[in-house]
Amino acid sequence: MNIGEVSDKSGLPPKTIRYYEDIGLVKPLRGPNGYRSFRESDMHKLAFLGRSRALGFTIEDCRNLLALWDDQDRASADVRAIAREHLEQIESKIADLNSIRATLSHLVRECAGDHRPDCPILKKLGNFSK
Amino acid sequence: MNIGEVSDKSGLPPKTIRYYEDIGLVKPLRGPNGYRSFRESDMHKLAFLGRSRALGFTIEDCRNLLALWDDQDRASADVRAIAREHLEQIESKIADLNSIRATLSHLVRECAGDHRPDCPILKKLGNFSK
DNA sequence: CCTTGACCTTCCAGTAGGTGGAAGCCCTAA
DNA sequence: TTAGGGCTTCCACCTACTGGAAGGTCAAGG
Repeated sequence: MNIGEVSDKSGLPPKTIRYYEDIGLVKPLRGPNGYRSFRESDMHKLAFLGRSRALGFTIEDCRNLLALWDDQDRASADVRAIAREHLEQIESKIADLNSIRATLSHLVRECAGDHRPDCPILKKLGNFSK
Repeated sequence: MNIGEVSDKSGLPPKTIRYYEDIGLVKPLRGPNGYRSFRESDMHKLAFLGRSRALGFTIEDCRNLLALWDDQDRASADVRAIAREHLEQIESKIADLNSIRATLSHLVRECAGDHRPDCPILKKLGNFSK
């Protein structure tokens, strides 16, 4: 399989696939013309990477998950540890964003949003009237 | 005021303050020794930037907000437009993260997390059993 | 007067995870 | 044979900083 076909099937842009090869996540073969030649197993890895990245795992997490995926003797606890850690980070980020959203939506509601210069948003950001 | 004092008062690291000067957000004076010399107004700008960044506004948003802040004839509608756009992005990000969190917490609950290799998390990421 | 240490300066490089574009092969079909 | 599309590599750029090296400056203590 050439990179275009793999891109279509995996949903990853060719640039991203080349990048993943650069950083050692996949190791496709090469044809006599220098073209990358992807096996089924490469495809599966790339699809795995696409799904892991879509769940927000970092590249390093993906690398570890992929290694565990390849390891028939892995302990599921190792996988779960990575996922749980990630889940905690997601939850903490959601909390941060919720707090920002509360502040911001309050400010947007307060602001008249008309032609006049008086603006509670700027007041809040400047922390004194101006 | 030297950069250290401004850093203490604004809560921004010196590196960040220098960076903000590099990209033209603040323009402190210079003393005869080459040291940056910050006025009160620079301090206020930096504090403004700190709060805006803490609310997740991009640097470009901050630049625009700062310009509006400086403009006595601004229309509050312009400020609100920026804030509202940002709020929408925050909300969309929260929605994404909530969906990820749901998937992830489901998978973590499903996974036994013991010494055995069988793992629903990897199954899901690989999208076929292995 | 000299040293020490804290502070300041600039400049270069690196972070995450790609993306855009240029220059140049390769392959197929008309 | 020529046109097009796909493939290759390489280099630069993105956000918003951060780390570190090499070196100038300043105030205090001996």
